[in-house]
Amino acid sequence: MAGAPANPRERYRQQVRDEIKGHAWTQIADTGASALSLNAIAKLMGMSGPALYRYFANRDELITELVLDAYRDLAEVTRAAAAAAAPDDRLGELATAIRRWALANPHRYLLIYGTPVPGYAAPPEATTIAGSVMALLVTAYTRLTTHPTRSPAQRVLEDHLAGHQGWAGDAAPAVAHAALTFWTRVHGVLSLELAGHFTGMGFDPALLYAAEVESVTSNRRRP
Amino acid sequence: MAGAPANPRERYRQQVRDEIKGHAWTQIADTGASALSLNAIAKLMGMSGPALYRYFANRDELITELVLDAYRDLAEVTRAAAAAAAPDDRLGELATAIRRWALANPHRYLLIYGTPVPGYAAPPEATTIAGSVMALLVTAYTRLTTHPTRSPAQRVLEDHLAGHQGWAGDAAPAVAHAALTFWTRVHGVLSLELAGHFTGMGFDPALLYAAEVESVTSNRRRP
DNA sequence: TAACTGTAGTTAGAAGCTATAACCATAGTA
DNA sequence: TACTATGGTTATAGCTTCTAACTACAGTTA
Repeated sequence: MAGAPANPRERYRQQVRDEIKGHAWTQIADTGASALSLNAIAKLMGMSGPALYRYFANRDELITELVLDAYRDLAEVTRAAAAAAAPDDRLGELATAIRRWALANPHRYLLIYGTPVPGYAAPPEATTIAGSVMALLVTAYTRLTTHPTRSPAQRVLEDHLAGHQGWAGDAAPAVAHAALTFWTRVHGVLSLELAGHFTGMGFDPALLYAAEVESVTSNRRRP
Repeated sequence: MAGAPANPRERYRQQVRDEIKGHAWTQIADTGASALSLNAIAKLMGMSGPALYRYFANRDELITELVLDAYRDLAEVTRAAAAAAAPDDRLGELATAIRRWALANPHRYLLIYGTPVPGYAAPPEATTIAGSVMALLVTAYTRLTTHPTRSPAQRVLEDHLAGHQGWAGDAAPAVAHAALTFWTRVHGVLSLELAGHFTGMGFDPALLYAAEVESVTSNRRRP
């Protein structure tokens, strides 16, 4: 998970930290992040309560570590998907990779993009990693000219973006807009699906997702 | 908040319940729903711990009540917005009303649409109210014929919806699709904005919201 | 090889939480 | 005026996070 073990002491420490995280994930999976109990994890590992504080200063630090791991995992999955896809299919492949990951790791996804724990501030590294995912989208869109007929609100937004898109580098405002829209539409479907708001409605969320993804990848042509 | 006071006992009970809920909201606002403490609320009200259990059977019941109130509030706001708007502006007015409400009551919004509290199941009444909001969208769209050129994925989705849209009654599948999309796109922007994922990116979320709303209200014509 | 030191673990305990049990006083009612 | 249901109390069990003080040993160094 992390770099060189160096010392055997450090090596053991890493192993235990990873085992703790493992138990934390399985616990999050069925009790949810807010009910994560260090005590329970310790007992599962056959050691008693306060021992865990040798490895994580407090509950928040453990959660932060989990959040970072989730970010890293998502970033890696999207990076791999983008690298493996042909340039023309890249956006589609990204979309399916993201959905697959989200459905396979709902709690990871919600830990990242769900309701923020108040008082808890994501570490700067998290936003850095999140930025790398956005960068992937931006470059994927940069390979396409995005020229649907621009509606009034689109024009306003993109004119505004021209001066406010540090995160998108020097990409065209239309590209920045497209990346943003990709993100929000994908998240709109995924988060509602993961939170269970579609259950009982009877339709297949996969099809809605596909339609949304199409809406944000079509109408675009290669230069 | 609720119906007739009837007896003075019942009246007092209602008042106390409402006061508890009030404290609960302010506590949620700065400590978050998962850290809601009945004990702390009791102390704030000058009475001691277990007294609250006369008014709410347990923590979950209080949260349920808050969720229901949030749903009711949102439903009322949207209903009023729909009623006040001219038929042609109805969707736009709904969109602005929803955003205004979400920004004014971020915790209410996230309590409803955010990460579900683990073990906690929303009461059936909640889904009923949520359904009434969807119904508003469906009828708003029903007044418009929705005929953009249908892309492949749209066709697949709408053919599927034709058999799986109990929640949309006998509306045309294209209408059901439009209502769903309105919901997911609006939520996509709002939830990311409320969760703070746009902070630091520098652009104005209102403009992105406007563009998304436009995307889902344009390309449609009156019959 | 022998002594040293830092680290992983222990138990004890403070402070907080939810929730139940048993009890008391009183407000509203008959 | 007497009764009863209800709102409040304290005590307590069992859970949580987290600190303090102590022990034992692993790895390192002289």
